[in-house]
Amino acid sequence: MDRPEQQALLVDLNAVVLAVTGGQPRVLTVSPADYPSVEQTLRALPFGPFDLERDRTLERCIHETVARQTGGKLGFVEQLYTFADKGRDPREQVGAGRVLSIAYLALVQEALLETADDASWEDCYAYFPWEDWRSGRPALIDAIEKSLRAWLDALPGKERIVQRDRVEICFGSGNAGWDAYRVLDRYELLYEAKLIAEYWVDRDQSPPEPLVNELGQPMAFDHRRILATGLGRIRGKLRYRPVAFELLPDTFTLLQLQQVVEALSGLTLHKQNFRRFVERSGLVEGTGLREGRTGGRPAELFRFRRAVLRERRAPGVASLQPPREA
Amino acid sequence: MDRPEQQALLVDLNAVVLAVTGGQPRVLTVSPADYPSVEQTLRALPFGPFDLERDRTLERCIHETVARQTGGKLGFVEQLYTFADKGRDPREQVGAGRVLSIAYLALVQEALLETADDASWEDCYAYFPWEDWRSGRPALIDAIEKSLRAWLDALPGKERIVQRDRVEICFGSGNAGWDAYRVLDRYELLYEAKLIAEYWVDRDQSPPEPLVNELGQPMAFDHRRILATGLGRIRGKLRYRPVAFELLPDTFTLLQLQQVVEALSGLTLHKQNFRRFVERSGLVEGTGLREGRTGGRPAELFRFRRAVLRERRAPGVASLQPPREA
DNA sequence: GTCAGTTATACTCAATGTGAGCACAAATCG
DNA sequence: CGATTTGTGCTCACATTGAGTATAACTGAC
Repeated sequence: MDRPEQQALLVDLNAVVLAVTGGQPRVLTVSPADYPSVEQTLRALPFGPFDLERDRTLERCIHETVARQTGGKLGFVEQLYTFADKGRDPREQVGAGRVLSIAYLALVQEALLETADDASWEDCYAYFPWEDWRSGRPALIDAIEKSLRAWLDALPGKERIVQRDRVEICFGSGNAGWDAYRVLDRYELLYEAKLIAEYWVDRDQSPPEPLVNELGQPMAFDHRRILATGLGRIRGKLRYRPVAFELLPDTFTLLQLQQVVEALSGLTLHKQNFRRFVERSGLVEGTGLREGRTGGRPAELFRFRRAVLRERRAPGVASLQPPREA
Repeated sequence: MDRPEQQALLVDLNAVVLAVTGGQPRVLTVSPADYPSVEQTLRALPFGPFDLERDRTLERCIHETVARQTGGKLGFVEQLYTFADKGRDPREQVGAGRVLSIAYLALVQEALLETADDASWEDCYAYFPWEDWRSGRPALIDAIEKSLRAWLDALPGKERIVQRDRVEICFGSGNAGWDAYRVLDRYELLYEAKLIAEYWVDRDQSPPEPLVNELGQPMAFDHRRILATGLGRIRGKLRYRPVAFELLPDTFTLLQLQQVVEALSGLTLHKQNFRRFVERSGLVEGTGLREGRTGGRPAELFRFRRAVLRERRAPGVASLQPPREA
């Protein structure tokens, strides 16, 4: 039971707080003010220390951390991942020792969270423009694939085979097509292929390729990686758990529900089939009330049907297909 | 950027190492030797300190930790969950401060791991007898449901409604039936209902209900909870990732593959349909070779088809149905 | 008030996937 | 040899899904 001397170790919590407003997926960000060697124009995810005195549990801590920065209450909360790689936090370089961050995912209705001065809601896809396929395959993907091919060609033979498979799986150039769920895989691939701005920031260099500047807004620290983890998780969860309802008010139209799913998954869905699925699955029940301001025929207001949890094994939007080629 | 004084904090890694042999799911365990106030007959999951000097990454650490206890190499490895609740580790009571554990899941072919003196492979279902439905609905479930009903009846009205739903969802008494994936939900429910031995150990009491002794072997610390997390994760993963192959040798018969899936999921599958699915999905390819010692007609040997990763979005055993009532 | 525009909702059809079972094939064991 | 065991091919009914057509119910312009 010998244990090495504990060196300096900081434990932080990070929150990926997601909402959907105006059909757009948003993430709560703060300013990384006063942190060493961090570009002050960058945004960061809400974060704070895990306080051993105050926080009996991690969940408690994440609620407090977010509350301190927004004053609001979180709905759905779930642990995402723990990050501990050496060198992942610039504080390590100024002698703070090692920084370990435990990331959480939280879903809220944006309306319910007031934001403090330095907090703001940002469009998720500003950080991952290649992840938004709602208007068809983003043109950006062509440039990415071209650049990845160049990267592959420069690799030694054996490695090239492995990485080519990876590229095909991540970007769906094979028959499998686009898998919305693989957000993190794609981010990490692009990072390794030196196409992500943070790759160059981490090395105190400036990117040689102009494409890097097109591949989304960078974030402070490794927070873009954490956000990618969160977005991937919610996309996966959508398939088998009724998480979309966490982002909606009590009653909503089927179009609103569909738009939440589309915003998160980055895909467009066939409207009639979505409706058929969601009604037959028992996920919702009509209220009889109608929503006026739709611009056309008024839509019925629905509410989430809790009983579905007892009736279906994996209640979610099982099949998330990418849109057909236009 | 003020940060409270860091109190004593230990960071451990835990490994849930799973294998399947003889159609049984096994978990690698060690003896929790020399730990304070831990019954020495109990088994624990392999664990060790996260060493800030030695371990640049958590993955590195988990490989080293397991290697130290077995000498073998891990195949598939994935982070599970980070546990940090106050009071979860008895070392806290002897002044060690707070213990934070990062748990990993690893899959291996049992043959590939030699075990050291105090390590051993145990049957997973020895810890969760209610999770094994391969011979139909375990009779134990009746006793569990009876006991849970008694627990529900003792709850105050409002709470009772909430918990009754939870019981129904966990144990499939509603229409949804049994969801193999909810291993952790069930463990936590049973714990809260005071039916898990660890509940009483944690409180230095002895269980009033004899049923507690039927509900599986207890483990040291909160390791049974961690194992439940791991088993749930692998059951979920089975549906959309080809993880079963991590537990098999390079070539295998379809029956072996089916038995791995059955062992992990705790369900029995229709043989012909399983075969149809697995062949048509492109998950495997025949080798032309035959396996002799089957006891009947020799079976063809198959191998995993890597190309499936490029061809299918979520290659796994999508539909895991519980067996029909016999 | 009519008509174009817009959104909601109902229904059809073909293709595919899934649960369940029957039947036959190819080995082993006495 | 026949009984037993395991593997493999096939069928059938049924549910689910992708895609499209058609109709309903509102708004605002004129």
